[in-house]
Amino acid sequence: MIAKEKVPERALDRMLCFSLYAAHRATTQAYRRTLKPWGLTYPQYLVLVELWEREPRTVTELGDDLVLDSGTLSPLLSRLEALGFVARARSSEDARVVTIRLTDRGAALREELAHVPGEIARCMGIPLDMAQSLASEVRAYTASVQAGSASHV
Amino acid sequence: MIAKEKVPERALDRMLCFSLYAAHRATTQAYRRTLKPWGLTYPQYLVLVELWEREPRTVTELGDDLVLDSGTLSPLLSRLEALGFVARARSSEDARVVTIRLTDRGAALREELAHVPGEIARCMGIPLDMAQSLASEVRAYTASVQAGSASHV
DNA sequence: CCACATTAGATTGTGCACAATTAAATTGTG
DNA sequence: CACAATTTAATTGTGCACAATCTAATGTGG
Repeated sequence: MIAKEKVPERALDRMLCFSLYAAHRATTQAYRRTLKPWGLTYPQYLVLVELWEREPRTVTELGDDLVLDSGTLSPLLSRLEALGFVARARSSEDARVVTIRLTDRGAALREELAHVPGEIARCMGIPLDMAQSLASEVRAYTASVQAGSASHV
Repeated sequence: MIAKEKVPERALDRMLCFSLYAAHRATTQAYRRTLKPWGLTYPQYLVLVELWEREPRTVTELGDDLVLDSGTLSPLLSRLEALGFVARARSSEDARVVTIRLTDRGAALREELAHVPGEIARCMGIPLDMAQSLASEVRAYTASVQAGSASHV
């Protein structure tokens, strides 16, 4: 499955950035097919994962966790609202803040979509511990890039 | 820089998909800032990398290499054309085929952008061999996902 | 209390991704 | 040769990403 390789011949294959780019898109493909019956996209699914974990959340909190700004989240949340999975409400303490909650339908999705992680894992075709260690390496890389990008602005 | 981690607390951090998603976007950020003076985006830069490697290329060839379809490439190439970096021409042998060539300006960019890989590597803040081995692992993962996705359609 | 800066979210505009459709050219087959 | 199937790009439509801008609400110093 995961095997050692020699030095790649193609320029793109020598670029870590392209490996990540291609890996992300291949993964999104797997989610696309799995989530299609619910009319959900991969980023929408991630928002639901966040809300299943803890609720309610503000737009800013979701943005911090997913590293997305309101320009992405606002329309995404309004689509989730149109699908009937979340509800938006202005906070009563601070009218600037918008609170996101799951609807009953959205909460029920947690059980309905419980098979998704397993389905995706099967698509990946690699053992769980290997996926976790790769995730850990990639996460460390991301932290390094974010620090490196920030340092020489 | 790249360190061992314990089991993550956040749901998202336990998901390889999100690690890849975040890594890709962090990397794109680094390219965005580096390429900004030339008005280039990251996918546009990848197309130029391909053309610097071998020229001319057809739209289909570029699509095969970058795993992008004409819906993405057609407008992207027309923007590169508008920037004066590539030229499009219908093939004389087969009028369905569109041939992409670098303009003189586009070819000159190869030298002008020669610093980019180093700049990005500096942003990443990890040694070259580590980047290469991570790229290799990620590439193997992608191949596995693509196979896994294809198998149970 | 009143400018003034700050914050939260929405909006606008550009550029990918990608599914689905279309149009034109080519190929294969009878 | 005729004509259906295939191939190549382009186009259309939806949904992210993200920079930049805007509006409304809050906070703060004077």
